[in-house]
Amino acid sequence: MASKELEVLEDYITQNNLKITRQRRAVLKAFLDCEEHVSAEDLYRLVTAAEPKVGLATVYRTLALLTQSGLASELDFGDGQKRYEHKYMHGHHDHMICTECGKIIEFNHPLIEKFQEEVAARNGFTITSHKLDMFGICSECR
Amino acid sequence: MASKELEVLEDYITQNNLKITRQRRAVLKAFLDCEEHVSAEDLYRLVTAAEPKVGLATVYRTLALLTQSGLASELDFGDGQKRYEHKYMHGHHDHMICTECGKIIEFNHPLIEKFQEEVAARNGFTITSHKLDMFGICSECR
DNA sequence: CCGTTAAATGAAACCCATTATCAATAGAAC
DNA sequence: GTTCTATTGATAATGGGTTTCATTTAACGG
Ligand SMILES: [Mn+2]
Ligand SMILES: [Mn+2]
Ligand SMILES: [Zn+2]
Ligand SMILES: [Zn+2]
Repeated sequence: MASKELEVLEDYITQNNLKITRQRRAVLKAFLDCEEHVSAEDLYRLVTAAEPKVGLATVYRTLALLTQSGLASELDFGDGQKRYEHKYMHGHHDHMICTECGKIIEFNHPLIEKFQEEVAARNGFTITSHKLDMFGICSECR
Repeated sequence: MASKELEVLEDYITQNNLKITRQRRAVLKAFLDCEEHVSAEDLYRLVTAAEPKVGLATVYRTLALLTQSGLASELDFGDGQKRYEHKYMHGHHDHMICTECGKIIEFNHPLIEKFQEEVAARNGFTITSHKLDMFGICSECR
């Protein structure tokens, strides 16, 4: 309940003359309770299970807020809807996506990261963000 | 005009009981003449400059055909529209995208590719495709 | 060359995730 | 409480992409 993440959101909110609301707390709670790569619609279902009157637009707006405040990162695996994952206290990682069952495996390969910087520098390019998505078949779907 | 690519398209078309049309030839020509990472709307403008009566839907349909026949690959840099590039006789590569001017730099780093396979194998994951996008600032926009 | 047949076309309607609008509601500060 | 504004939910709008459908046209045989 009184999570460190709620503090982060409250800080962001007060620093921007926004307001803490019942709905925003509900969306944050549902987001934090869910350890998956969740879509807005997914989260809408989770939120309305606890707070039936919350609107879908509010979920979208709160997800933007969570992203801006550094609590969530926005992901796009190219399937037509964005997904969100925890960002607070979570290091960078990339994703393997099983095209059979939808399972997502996270990984981080320091050398891949290093060589990315290397090839960028070689081209005079300054990286601000990157994403590496690998699609295929997971071990359970072979 | 009588390109190897036209042969590839004609082969695909005859093998699938489809038909070569004036519009398909026009879309293919515009696509081949353009060396950029082009959106459907971009290509529509290029095509209609030469063949004003071609419809946007036909451009979309022909792009699907080019993708299926191996002449084009579909790219998604997350900006809300798909882009297409030459695939025939073009090796795999990844992209750096300048968020300032839109410039796209292609690169291929064999070790990055190798470590991707490695980390996938370590997780029992079989890669069927992958994409690595690096966003940032190019040398001319620094 | 026709005639036949099925694929292709263009215009317009539709789809669907996401965003914008707006009148009503409710935090926050005094 | 009162006031001031941000927020909300319902709904409309947006925009890239796809589907529909009546009409056109490529392909094939005769
Ligand atoms: Mn993740
Ligand atoms: Mn490319
Ligand atoms: Zn799987
Ligand atoms: Zn640039």
